[in-house]
Amino acid sequence: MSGFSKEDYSKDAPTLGRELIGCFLCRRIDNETILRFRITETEAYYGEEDSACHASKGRTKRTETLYLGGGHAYVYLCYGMHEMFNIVTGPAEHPEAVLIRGIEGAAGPGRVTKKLFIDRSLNAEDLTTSGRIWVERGDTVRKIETTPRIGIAYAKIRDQKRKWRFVDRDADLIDGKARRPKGKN
DNA sequence: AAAGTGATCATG
DNA sequence: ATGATCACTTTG
Repeated sequence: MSGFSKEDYSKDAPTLGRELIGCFLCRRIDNETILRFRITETEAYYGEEDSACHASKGRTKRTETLYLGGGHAYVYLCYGMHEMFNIVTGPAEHPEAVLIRGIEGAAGPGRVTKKLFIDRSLNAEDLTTSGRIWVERGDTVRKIETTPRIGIAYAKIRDQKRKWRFVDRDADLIDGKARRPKGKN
């Protein structure tokens, strides 16, 4: 198997956000079932200096897992109903993470977790040793589009402008719907 | 366009 | 204790 190692996860979030496109997010449901989906969209959140990052206001009960170091899962509830799945990256004590926003067959971070049965019980899980959730390497050659991140109007303009969202341009159809309705490439 | 939903964090 | 805010999704 080609699971991601501690060393892989020690890279910074923007780097890993890009590398994770095309890799496989894997989830063991029970003894007979492993779900395995290609990652199509990610976003990077980088440290207390990034005003879009949850850790921008420092250590709190929620952001504690962001300080655990690369390779841990960071799962939290958004808008009272959507579980968000992130992969912590970088060295311990430096809070960075990559949000998984899309997998094949599910566009949107809330749909990703629903499809893979991910919830907060997986928060702080170690992806390098877990039998419940992990990442495997995928195809290397991919066209990757980079854009600003979504839903961070509260952040400083400087950080809103960072192109830390990564999208697999070959994954055009998600749930039968075109993701680029304007049709411009 | 706007509701729906509840944890979280800052304020008192 | 209270209130604002929110890495979203669905429905009209």
